[in-house]
Amino acid sequence: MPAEKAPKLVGITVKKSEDMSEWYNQVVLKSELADYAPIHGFMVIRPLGMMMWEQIQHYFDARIKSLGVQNAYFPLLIPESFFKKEQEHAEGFAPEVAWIAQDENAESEERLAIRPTSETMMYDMYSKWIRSHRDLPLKINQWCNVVRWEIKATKLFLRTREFLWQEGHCVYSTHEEEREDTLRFLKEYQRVAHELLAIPVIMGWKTKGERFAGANDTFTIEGFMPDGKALQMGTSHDLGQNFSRAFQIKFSGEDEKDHLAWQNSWGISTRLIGAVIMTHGDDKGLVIPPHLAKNKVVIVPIIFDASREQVMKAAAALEKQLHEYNALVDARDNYSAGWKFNEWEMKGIPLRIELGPRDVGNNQCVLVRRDTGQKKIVPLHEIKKVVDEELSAMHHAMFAKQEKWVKDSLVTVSTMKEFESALAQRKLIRALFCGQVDCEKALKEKTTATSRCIPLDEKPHKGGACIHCNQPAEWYTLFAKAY
RNA sequence: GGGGUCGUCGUCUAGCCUGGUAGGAUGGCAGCUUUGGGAGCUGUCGACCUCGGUUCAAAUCCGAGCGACCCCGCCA
Repeated sequence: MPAEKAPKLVGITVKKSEDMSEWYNQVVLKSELADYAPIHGFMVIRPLGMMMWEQIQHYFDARIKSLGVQNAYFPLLIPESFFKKEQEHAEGFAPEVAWIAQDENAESEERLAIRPTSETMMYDMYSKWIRSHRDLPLKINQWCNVVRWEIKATKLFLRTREFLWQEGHCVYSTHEEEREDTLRFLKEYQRVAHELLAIPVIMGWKTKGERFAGANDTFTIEGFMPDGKALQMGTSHDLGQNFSRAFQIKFSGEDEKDHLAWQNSWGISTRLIGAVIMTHGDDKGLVIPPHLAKNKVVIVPIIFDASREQVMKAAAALEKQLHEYNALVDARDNYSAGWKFNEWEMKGIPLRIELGPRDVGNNQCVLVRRDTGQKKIVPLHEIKKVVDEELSAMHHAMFAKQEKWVKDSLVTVSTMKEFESALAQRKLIRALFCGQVDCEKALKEKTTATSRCIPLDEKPHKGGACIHCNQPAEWYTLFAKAY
């Protein structure tokens, strides 16, 4: 094989635009975000992937605490009887619950499930804790793992049998308060997506057919991926009194009477990391959005024997100066500078600083942006200011690029023919829809598209007809193929 | 749940059809040397997914299992 044609085995060997599925797998594995665990459907999150999750945690945890939410921790196992208390919830989750096999020595006859979500365990406890309207609102969140026994299809970060998430579960004395917070937490999710992940998302509510099992309303942030598939990136559920009725979460009101409480629940998961990979990655690998990256800068010293000492000294000074960006110095002696460039690009570090003897002599360095590859010569005394500007510019450029992509992908259609043609072009489709479960099911069977949401900024459209069944339809609804 | 593709050093792969010493590249380690876009030399380490069957002999043929990937279905 001629040397110049030899595949670079260490890098990404397929183009994102040609085979996104294979590209995605390679990025996850080769950038060392995660690896397959020796159990089907399970993954190991490696340090770089965990760094991203921790960044999301740090950011979001501070936000919800400022909104009066406290963290707690509830058990991994849930008694079967708890599940059965809320019928819709039980039926909705039944197919994907993992049960613990009971041995002969089990103390109890009752089966135990590994939590697929913790409504039932948490609400059983809530029913004990809540007595008075003075106990409300109760706002509790937990960061944990859940298990949903997907039958077959799995994809690292996007669909695995176990994943990490946060689940917030709040209780209120009035529907108004509860509804207001349901939407507030949804907005916080949008904020995570926009500010941290640089991914534009559409806030909206789900049709009846796409609702969380046991909720009166489900709100979502939907992302639109580069392959034309939608990704649900977070949900916030208005549970009404469905669970408080099932679990008898009651409080004495100011009127001295008993009332059922109002509840919401909301969650985001490590799936967000999958969204970041797909949205921003390129043919060289991962691109970590600057606000999400912990190590925002890598310094690669260009080492020659004659100037080793001066260059390393300058690199150390730079590292110190860029401490708040957790700058790394790649001082490894066994790799060439070019090799390091490629590796850090694959791993998606937002900014790279090249520092060689020429630069040290001129009191400058070379700054390279991961998203554009643009190189810039920067005087050393200005580096901190320029790094700050470039990180900010990079974030905005990445967000704007995706925002344009979503905007350009959005197509409003009025006939099924247009619908199917837009779907074939992998567009995000906007159409009048009746919202009926049966109609949606039939539409899905015919086209494979699912309703994603009714955007919150849509206004009701009087006198419209459903694109599919022609029955009265008030709302423009978004459709796409989905992950 | 249905259909398909595939499991060989850490990674990519040759060998399988036609059974007979598992070869290469990349990588790891040691040393020298080099570092501004995946450098070079020398030495060295490292693999047939598991179980069973056929056979004098199995990476190769047969069966089962396990696992990965792709398409469809299912799925907050």
